[in-house]
Amino acid sequence: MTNKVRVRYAPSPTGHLHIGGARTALFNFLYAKHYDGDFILRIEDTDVARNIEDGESSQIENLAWLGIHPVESPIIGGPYAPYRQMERLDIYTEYAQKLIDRGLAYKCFCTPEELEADREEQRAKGVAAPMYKGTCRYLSAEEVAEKEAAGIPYTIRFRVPEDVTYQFDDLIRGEVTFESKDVGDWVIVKANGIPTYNFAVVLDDHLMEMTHVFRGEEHLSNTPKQLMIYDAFGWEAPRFGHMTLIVNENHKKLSKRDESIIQFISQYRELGYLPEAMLNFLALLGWSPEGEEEIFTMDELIAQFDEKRLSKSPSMYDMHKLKWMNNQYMKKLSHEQVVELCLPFLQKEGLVAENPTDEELEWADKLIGLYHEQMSYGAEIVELSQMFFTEELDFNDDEKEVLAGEQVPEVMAAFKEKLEALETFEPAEIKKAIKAVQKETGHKGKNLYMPIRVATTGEMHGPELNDALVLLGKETVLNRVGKYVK
RNA sequence: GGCCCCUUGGUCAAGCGGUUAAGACACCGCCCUUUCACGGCGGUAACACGGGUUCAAAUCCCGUAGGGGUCACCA
Repeated sequence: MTNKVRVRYAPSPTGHLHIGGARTALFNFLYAKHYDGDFILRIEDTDVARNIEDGESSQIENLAWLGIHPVESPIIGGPYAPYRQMERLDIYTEYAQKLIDRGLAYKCFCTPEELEADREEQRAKGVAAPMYKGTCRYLSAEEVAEKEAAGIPYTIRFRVPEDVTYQFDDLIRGEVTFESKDVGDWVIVKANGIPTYNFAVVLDDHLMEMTHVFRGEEHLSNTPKQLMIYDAFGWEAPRFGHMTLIVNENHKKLSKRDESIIQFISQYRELGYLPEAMLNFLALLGWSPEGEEEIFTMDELIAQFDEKRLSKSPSMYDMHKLKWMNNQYMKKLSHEQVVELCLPFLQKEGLVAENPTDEELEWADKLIGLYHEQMSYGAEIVELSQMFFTEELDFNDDEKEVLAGEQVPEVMAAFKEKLEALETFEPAEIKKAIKAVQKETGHKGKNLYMPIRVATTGEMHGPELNDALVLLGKETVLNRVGKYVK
C-alpha cells in the first residue's frame, strides 16, 4: 500500500456551490496537489428528499470554473467507483449487517413520534442533552423477528460503547477528546434503508482510502461517531483537520438563508467576478501565507499551501476585501478582456444594443475603458457609468456645495462658450478649452475642474474628465453646463 | 443547558519565551494628477480578564468571562 495523499470534497447535491463548500474543496485540493496526491469528488446524496436536480452538475461546474478539478468523480469515474452514495447502497447494507451480526448495532422499531415525545419528556425534566434511551437496545431475537414479521419499519442503531474516550490529533486543533457517554445510540441506517451521513462517510472514506479529511468545524462533534465506526471495524481513521467557520458580521456561521451576503459561487460568476480572484480570496479565509504577499495564482497557492498555517479562529467574510481582490485581477486584464467581461452587463440593462453598430460598439468600448482601473467586478460597470444614461443628475450635499461656488457661473459661461466654438469634440480639444477658461477667468485647480466635473458627470470622483466628456457627447455636455450659466 | 472549539486593531491576520507587537482590507491625511481614478507615502487602532511558571509571557499552565459550533431516521 502506498502512502499517497488522498483527500476528497463530498458535497450533498442539495444546493449550489456555496462559499464554504468552495473553500473546503479548495483546501482539500491544495493539500492534495501540494503533496502530489489525489483529490476526488464524491456525491453524498443520501438525503433523497432534499436533493435537487442540478445540484451535482452545478457543484462540479462551479468547482471547474474555479479551477478545482478532481481526478476521480461520478462523471470521470475511477478505481473506487461508484462515487455517488446512492449507488453504493449495497455496501452500506452489507457493513451494517456485519455490525448487527456482531452485536454492535441493532434494529430499532421506535417511531419518529415516540422518539420526539421522548426527547420532549427528557427536556421537560431538565436533561441537558437528551439522547436515545435505548428502548430497543435489548430486544430479544424473538421480539425483533416478531416486529419485523409484522412489517414494522425500523432503523439500525449503533450500540455506543460505555466509557470509551475518543481522542484524535486534529491537524488544526491538536488533541481533541470526546466521551462515549455523551452520545446516545445513533442511527446508522434510516428506515428507508439509506445510511446516515456519519455511517456512510466512514465506509466511503475508508473504502476509497482517504488519508486526510479537511472539513468545516461544524463537523468536529460528528467525529466521535465516526471514530466509533472506524473502531468497530478495526480500521485506521484518516487524519482530520477541522477548519474555521466562515462567519457573517454577527460572527455567526454563514447560513444559506442569510441574504446579507452573496453566498453562491455562481452568483459571483454572474456578477462578473473573476475565478482567479475568488480562488485567491477563498484561500485566505482561514489560511495565511508565510510572507506578506497576498496575491497568488493557483500554482503559487499549491506550492505554498501548508496545513500548519491553517487558522483556528473563525474568519469573517469580508466583501470589501473580495472587491479589492477582484479589482487587483481586473487591472491585470487586457482592455479587450475587460470589454468582453463588461459589455454583456450593459446590454442586459438595455444600455447598449444587443446587436450594436460599429459606432455603438466603439463607444461602449471606450466607456468600459474609462472604468477599467477602478472597477471591482463586471456588473459594476452599470452603476459606475450610470451618469451616461440618465437625463437628470442627482447631487449630494458635497456636490451641491461645489456647484454653489461663487465662481461657478463665470466658469461655466466661459466653458460653454469655448465648447460651442469647438469644431471637433476630442479630448485634446476639451483640454485646451478648459485651459482657455482658466486663462480667461483666472480660476484654476479644484475651483476650475470640480464644478465642470460635477456639473457634467454628477460626481466628484469619476473617470478621466476629458475622455468622459467626449463619450457624453457635445450636446449633453453643453446642456448640463448650460444649467449653471446665469 | 451538556459536550466540543475559539479569543492579537473595525475585519482578516503574523507572531511559537526576550520584537519599537508585522502585513493586508476598510477609514483618515498628504503627494502625484491644474480635476478624478490608478499609484506612492504616512496616520488612527490590538494581545479579553485574573492567577500562576519564568530573570523574562501575546507566546507555557490553570481558572473566569465572552463568542461560536453541535446536540435529527440532514449533510
